[in-house]
Amino acid sequence: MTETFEYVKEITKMSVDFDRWYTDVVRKAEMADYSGVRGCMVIRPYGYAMWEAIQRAFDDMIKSSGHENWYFPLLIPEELLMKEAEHIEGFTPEVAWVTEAGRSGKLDQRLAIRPTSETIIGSIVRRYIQSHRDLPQLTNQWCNVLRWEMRTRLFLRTAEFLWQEGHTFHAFEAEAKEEVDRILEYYREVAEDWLAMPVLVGVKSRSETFAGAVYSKSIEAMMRDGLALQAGTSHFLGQNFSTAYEISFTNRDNQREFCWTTSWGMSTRMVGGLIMAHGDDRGLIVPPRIAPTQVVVVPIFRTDEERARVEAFIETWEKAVRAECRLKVDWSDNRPGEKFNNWELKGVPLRLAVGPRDVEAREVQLADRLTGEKRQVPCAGLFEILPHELKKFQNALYQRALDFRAENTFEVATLQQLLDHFKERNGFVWAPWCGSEECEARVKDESGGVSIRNYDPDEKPSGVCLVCGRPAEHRVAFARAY
RNA sequence: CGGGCGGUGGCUUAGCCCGGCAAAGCGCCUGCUUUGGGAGCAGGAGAUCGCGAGUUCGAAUCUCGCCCGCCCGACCA
Repeated sequence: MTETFEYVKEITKMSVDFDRWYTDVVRKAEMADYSGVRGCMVIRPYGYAMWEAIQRAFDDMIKSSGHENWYFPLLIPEELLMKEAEHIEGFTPEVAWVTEAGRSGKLDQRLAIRPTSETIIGSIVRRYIQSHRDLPQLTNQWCNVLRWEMRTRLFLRTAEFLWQEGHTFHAFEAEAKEEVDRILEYYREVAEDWLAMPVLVGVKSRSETFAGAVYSKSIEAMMRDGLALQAGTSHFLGQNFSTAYEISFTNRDNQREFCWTTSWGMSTRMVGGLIMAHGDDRGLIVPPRIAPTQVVVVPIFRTDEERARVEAFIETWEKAVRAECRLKVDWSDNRPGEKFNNWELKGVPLRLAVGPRDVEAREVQLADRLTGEKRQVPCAGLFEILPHELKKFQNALYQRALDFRAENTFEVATLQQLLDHFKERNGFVWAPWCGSEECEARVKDESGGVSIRNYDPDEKPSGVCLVCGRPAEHRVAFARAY
């Protein structure tokens, strides 16, 4: 891996310009592209396949806990959107409106293109809730949403993006809060166990809370430039929406009560996260559990006769391996070296090179995308070796990300120390905080954008606030964020 | 949404200042030769110069408007 520079063409090196590296990788690895409409991207098959893998993982989790998928309308009447004051105040700046349509022209009431669906889902699901026996309602939908973003970036912040939004309705406050935590745990699992991307799990500060929520929780991952990425959020909405939208039920004592509701979302941004959490100067490194292709085979031959021998040899173990992992044999006309570079750019975890020498020895050359190591392995055990290697790869990738985060995590006691730190480098910086929005805002102002990512609400620190010196309420993680 | 920069075959760019036949490398197609880390030779195709107006005998080049992208700020998953 020392000859990195030589191998890679057309990708800006990470160390030279991380943002350009990211855009280069997304486009050269054929994950996504621009569309010509500002903020709207084309997700290409290789990128979409990763999103599908993420979808499958999370969908299985929520189905196992009783959630059901619905589909709700894209267009939301203005009147409906306007009912929850804080919510609409938070979202208005980025809502796009349909104001005319068809032959009839201008609409009597303009329609919002959903930026999120609390309002319409609440107004519809309320119909199906009369008694405490109808609760909880555990709804989810996979859909697209639109938010008129000022500054966009493929996967990380696009105007239109794909996500799931879960919306649940409960009879009891405690139950709704448990739901928020259950989903947050699912997000952690998706991030850590599937994407090999370690995350901080915690509560958002007031200023970063979802518009209309009582509190929000998030998972926050560290990218390889040391910036934080909020990769999933779960909100406790209290009775804010149920009172605004009159979502109520009759309890056991025959009294009318408002529901306790939650909402939670995870988007195609997750795909951007996996790119930035694992990539290197040669391109992507895709976690095996998400990888559309886990093992790529590059056949090597000179003559037609050699080609036939190599092909016959591959066929002797191909089927058994396919039953265990996602395998692709690259029979394209390119030369081997070109294939090596191409599949490394695409981040395929394992590569098998198979040439006449290997046929003779009944073995293959196994190369590891993460370490760059190559070694010969016998073909006989491939169907066992490869799944094992993929598991090892998944763990090693996670461990590497964990180590990277540890190397880039710091602790400070004062605002000055924090400012000094961020003048030099990025990363996560833990510090005690009194809980006031003033102190939080001051850090943000003086540092030029460093914000509180989240914190563990149960941890009680002993020190004093890094800004004001009053007793600290929480130990919080500061970072620059995407 | 403000400030700065950019858009020329599929990709990366030169040409623009100083208006006069649209160029190079890579990629692509055909053939031969090659194949264990992006090969070589020969031939070939491919461009409304982001879009629209204006100035001019003549615009990739000058002027204005718009669109898209990048960077810096403010705003946000």
